Amino acid sequence: MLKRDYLLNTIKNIFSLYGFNAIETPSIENMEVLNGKYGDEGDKLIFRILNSGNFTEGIEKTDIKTISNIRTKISKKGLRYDLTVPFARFVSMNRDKITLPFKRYQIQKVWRADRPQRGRYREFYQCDVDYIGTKSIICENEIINLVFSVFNKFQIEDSIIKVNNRKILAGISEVFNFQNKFDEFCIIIDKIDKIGLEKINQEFVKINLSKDSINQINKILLLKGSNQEKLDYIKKVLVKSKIGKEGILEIEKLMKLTSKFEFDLSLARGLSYYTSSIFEVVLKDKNLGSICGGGRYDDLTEIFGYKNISGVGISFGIERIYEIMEERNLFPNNLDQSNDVLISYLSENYIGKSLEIANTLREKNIKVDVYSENNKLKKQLQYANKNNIPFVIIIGEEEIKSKLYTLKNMKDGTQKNLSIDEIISKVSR
RNA sequence: GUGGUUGUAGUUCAGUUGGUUAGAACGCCUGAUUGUGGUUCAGGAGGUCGCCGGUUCGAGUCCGGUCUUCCACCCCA
Repeated sequence: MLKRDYLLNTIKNIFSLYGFNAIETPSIENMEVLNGKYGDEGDKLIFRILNSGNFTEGIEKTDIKTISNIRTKISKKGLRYDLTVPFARFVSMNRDKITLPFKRYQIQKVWRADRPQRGRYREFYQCDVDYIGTKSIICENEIINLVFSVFNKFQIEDSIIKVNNRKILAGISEVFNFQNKFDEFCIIIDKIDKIGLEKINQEFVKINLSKDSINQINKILLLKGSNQEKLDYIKKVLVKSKIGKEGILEIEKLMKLTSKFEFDLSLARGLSYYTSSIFEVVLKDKNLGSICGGGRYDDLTEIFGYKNISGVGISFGIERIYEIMEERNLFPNNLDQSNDVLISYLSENYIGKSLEIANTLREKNIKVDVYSENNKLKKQLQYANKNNIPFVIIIGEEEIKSKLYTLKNMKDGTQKNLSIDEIISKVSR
């Protein structure tokens, strides 16, 4: 929890340095908000909530044959699958109160009905930052800088920000004439790092790409060299594609603003709502999948009746970042939250005095724990020991009489009788 | 959704071809020390062997079902 808080606080801090404020949306959304936004596979992974009351009401005999019919009748609500879609809904519904362009960050849990495994959970946090209501490429630039700031702060130095543009990919599908298979194409090339070129080509064959197209696409996917060199190459390929040229123009603009990213033509992303820039952050030689992903979506609010609103954002996978930090020992070691001092007392008669001293110390900004039960001193010291509390103040008969309280140093075992003021100066850090 | 895997004390795990009273380590409790922890020593408590059913004279052990854990695939953060 300490480490998670450190992670979240650091990220929040950087988000606000970039001018984002927090919002939250409910965990539960109506199914029509969630359905159809994440592709066919995504729809299956949405957790559905059974209707309250008599959920069998309205089911016809004919429905029983098809699961999807029953499903939609007995479950009208579900747990959110990501933060972007609920955000789009939020913006559409509150358009009268929101001034565009609007930016926000959102750190909340999302749920996926998947089998959990390493680096992958049914319930996990996402940290999203999004701009909405602006087409400016400055947003992409800011997001790249922000990502850079975050990973710099965490000292994850081998992180790479990969950038591509869906319009370029759309251009490719236009030039090689398979626009109708565009979504499948994205999912396939997204896997190149994982399963390799040969298997990818087998999948291309399955969606009926010609050998010639596959060869040419291979050349594109395998392009090496600088961002500029890749751009020059793809420019030639896409001369006849209007949408392709748009994508190229956007990347060009971005390259003028920053060089902190790697232009990667094999980056595609699975989610179907991205329409333009797409980002992903990966580690150089780590097969944990991406630790950050995002992109620009032009039509997401349109489904909720709010047209011509373009948004762009990125999401940090903090569970995965957590694992990497843990593995590499990158968490600061001064995170421990132990209290500065424990006040222990030898009889119930001294509880009043203990609480009085506790308050005095707290006013001096000292973290004080007062032992909550009238146990043996032995117990109280054990408690201090197990909770890593460095000092214990012992209050007994002698201490009350002399107004000099026993301060025991738990590290070296020494103890002295001191006045409250002396204790304060000893214990403050 | 597909294939595999796991489940025994608070925790991590042993447990032989099915055979008496299911063990260890750590943790917990008590005492040695009635005002002194962390170290040491002596003692103690703690288990419906995931759940349901079956085979057997007898099941932690074998069989079926179910739930759970973890892993791979699909997909994804």
